[in-house]
Amino acid sequence: MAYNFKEIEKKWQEKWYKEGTFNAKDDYSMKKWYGLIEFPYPSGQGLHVGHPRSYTAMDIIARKRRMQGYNVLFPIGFDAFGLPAENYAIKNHIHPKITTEKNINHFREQLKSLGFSFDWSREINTTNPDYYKWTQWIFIQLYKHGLAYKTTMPINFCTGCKVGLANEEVVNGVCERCGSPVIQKEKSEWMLRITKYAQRLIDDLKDVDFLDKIKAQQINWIGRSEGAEVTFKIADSSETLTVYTTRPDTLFGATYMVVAPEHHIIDKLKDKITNMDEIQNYKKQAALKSDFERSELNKEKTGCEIKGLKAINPLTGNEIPIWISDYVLITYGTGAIMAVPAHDTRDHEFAKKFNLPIIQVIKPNDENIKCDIENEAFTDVETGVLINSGFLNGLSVKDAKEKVIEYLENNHIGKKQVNYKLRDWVFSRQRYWGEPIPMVHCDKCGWVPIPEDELPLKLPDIKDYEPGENGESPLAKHTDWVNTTCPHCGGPAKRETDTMPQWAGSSWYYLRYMDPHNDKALASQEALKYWSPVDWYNGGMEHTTLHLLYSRFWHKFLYDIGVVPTKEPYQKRTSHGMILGSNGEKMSKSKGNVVNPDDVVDEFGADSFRVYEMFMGPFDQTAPWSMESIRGCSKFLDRVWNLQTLLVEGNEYSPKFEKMMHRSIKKVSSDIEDMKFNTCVSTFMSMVNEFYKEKSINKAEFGTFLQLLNPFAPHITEELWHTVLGGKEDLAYKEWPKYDEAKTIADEITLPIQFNGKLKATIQIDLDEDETSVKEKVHNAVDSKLEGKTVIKEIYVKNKIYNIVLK
RNA sequence: GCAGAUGUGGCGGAAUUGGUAGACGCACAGGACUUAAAAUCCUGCGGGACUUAUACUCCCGUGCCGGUUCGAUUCCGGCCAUCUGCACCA
Repeated sequence: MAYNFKEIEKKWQEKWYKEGTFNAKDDYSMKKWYGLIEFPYPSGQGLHVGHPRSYTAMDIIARKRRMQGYNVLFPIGFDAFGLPAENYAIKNHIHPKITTEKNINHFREQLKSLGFSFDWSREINTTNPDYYKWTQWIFIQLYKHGLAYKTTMPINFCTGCKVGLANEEVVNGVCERCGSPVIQKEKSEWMLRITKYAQRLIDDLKDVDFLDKIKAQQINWIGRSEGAEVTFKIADSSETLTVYTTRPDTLFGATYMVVAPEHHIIDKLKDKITNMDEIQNYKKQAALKSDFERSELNKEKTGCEIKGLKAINPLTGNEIPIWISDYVLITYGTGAIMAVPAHDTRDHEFAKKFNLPIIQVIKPNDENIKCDIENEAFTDVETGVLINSGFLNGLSVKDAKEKVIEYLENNHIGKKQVNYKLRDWVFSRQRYWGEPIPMVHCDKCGWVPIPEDELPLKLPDIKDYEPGENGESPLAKHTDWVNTTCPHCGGPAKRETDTMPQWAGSSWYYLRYMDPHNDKALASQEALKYWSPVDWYNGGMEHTTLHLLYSRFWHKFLYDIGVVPTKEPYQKRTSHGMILGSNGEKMSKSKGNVVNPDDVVDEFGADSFRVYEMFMGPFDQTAPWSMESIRGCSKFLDRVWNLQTLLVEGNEYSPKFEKMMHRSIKKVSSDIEDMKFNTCVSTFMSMVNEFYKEKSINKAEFGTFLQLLNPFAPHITEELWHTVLGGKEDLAYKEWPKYDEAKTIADEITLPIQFNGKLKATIQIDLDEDETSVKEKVHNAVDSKLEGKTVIKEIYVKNKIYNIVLK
């Protein structure tokens, strides 16, 4: 008999969300647990089957924590600013506010239909002025502390969205959102000085419990390197050229220099340069290429010598040529390098192509190590010894680095320097559907933040959402909004028309959940102290270098100015694997392999859906969707429902199930903590199989079973608990079952007997049975097979295995 | 190129302080129930050899090659393949 999931699930959902069963308590004397999922962007397509994988996982942990007596905060909200709503508005002339609201309503219904134990009383929405008031407030604080600044710089510009992008948003040279090519464009942009926090963003990872791969990716992205800055004089000129190098030890081998095509030295010394036409031509060609094309063409190096200029190697005093080439990036280091072709692969390639001198300054300390400078750069720093290097000769690479830096510093021609790949965060978007940047430009006073008591600066209602011709914000056309007075001097001034990127609202949302209706502060100090930090945050790997880094940065800033009580926002971070289509490819409309969660819930119910998403495979790995497999989970829940037909009296575990019950509690309890949800589900299935095999289950066994299953399948278990077992309290708040370690251990063991490590037989022995007795049993069992063979030795690992070594 | 991950039946996967490989589920096959089908329940299910057949027994088997060990999916060395992220970062 199948149970009526439609009726049962609806009944419980209505009760839960009406009564606020899962809402966090205001009792700050309780021990707390704060679980967080990445709030969704409410797209027009509705919920993706990928969302519930993460949500179900955290819901299971949240539900378990409630049963363990924690005051649980498990909130939900919507990250609703962003391009799709705006692009939809451009196409269909419907205000993004309207589509966003509609989409949120749809999402809310979908999320509720899955029975997540969210605290809906704390729902937030980043597009709500009551919310973005505080996003703007944080921006103003950043500005006041010198961490927000406006600058003109070449930015990644998406030719499709007509908008500047952060490096993080450019994927393979195309826009992460729309896939259009990205080009370099000079633009005046608001920037956030995330680089100031680079070192702390690395260092503080040691205090948090993030998956190693997440830490590795963040560290890699920040890209710290240690080296030195060295200043080269330019011959017959007062100008100098400063380079950054991680290999100052190879300075004697620097035989030429290379600067980026955009380097200012070219303009400064243009009078001395004799081949300016050629240089201009090269510059022009480099500018036409996007970063992507520049790196795609990395097989063949291009370049052009700057004739008329020579640099002087500060250690050898030799004059060396200066080249420009686009393999040197203006955005990293100083935009100029010293080239040591003998010991750098790229320099070697370049030197070979343009026939530049190669001087070896390091040789391997072991003759067996291959080193052929003419054909390949020697880059092994571990085994290198300095040669041809004056006062550095004979030193190891490590010692030579130290000594040369000391020399540079003493002679004021260089210094130790740490560099990061991390760039400052481009924070402006020339779009409509985002938080207005609360700044005013006055010809007299420059940039002035609007007074905090005027926040929120509301996004004006407009009808034409298209960006302007030059990629200007649509807001720029609305002069009555743009024109204002300067908060500082009262004179005429203009508002900033750029808006914030989508990452703004999501950089601090976890704080707002702690106190979502506060109109005096982003959250009260009491709430922040009690709920911080987020105990467990699960989300996608794709957000590791974007959202996760940005929000850590904002949090650290807020910590520095005394707004939040912890250094880090998230104590623990895990990630889930993607759900693929049944053909093993990423789900997409064009491939026709998209599964709509509504259809699944309609056909199988929320509990089956949840159980299947947890059963489909290891939580952190990708897994293909299978409609056949979900049927198996649905069948399992039918069998759970029909356990009531096997119900017998008994308020304690019966002897035949006692061991299984204790073991299952132990396994499920620890597997949930390890996010091994798939093996939890197979444990449940095995338990049910046992009950059917014995055709019996008593009240104690059924109660425990339902409780273990409740976080996974909350509706059916709550229903059975109340209607069949007559439970009074909600299962959701009943104390999590305990197990007795002693009762998980078998008193009888099936002992495998091996010959040379290969299984030959098994025997039954008692736990901790005397070895001589075991040996006797073993020989009774296998002596017939030992005839004609020589026993060399016998190994007995207590209670584990008996191996006989034969010749 | 660099970093990380993964590789086990027809399929999703399980098993690690080294100790019975394939739990659990799907698919498939057979049986029970049914007028019949669906649903449900029961049984079987890595490959091969021996055997009329069953049982028994034996051999092979966790990407490939080698090592350590009484014993390796698990540890070590070397490859191969796939996926993800980064990519001329000086």
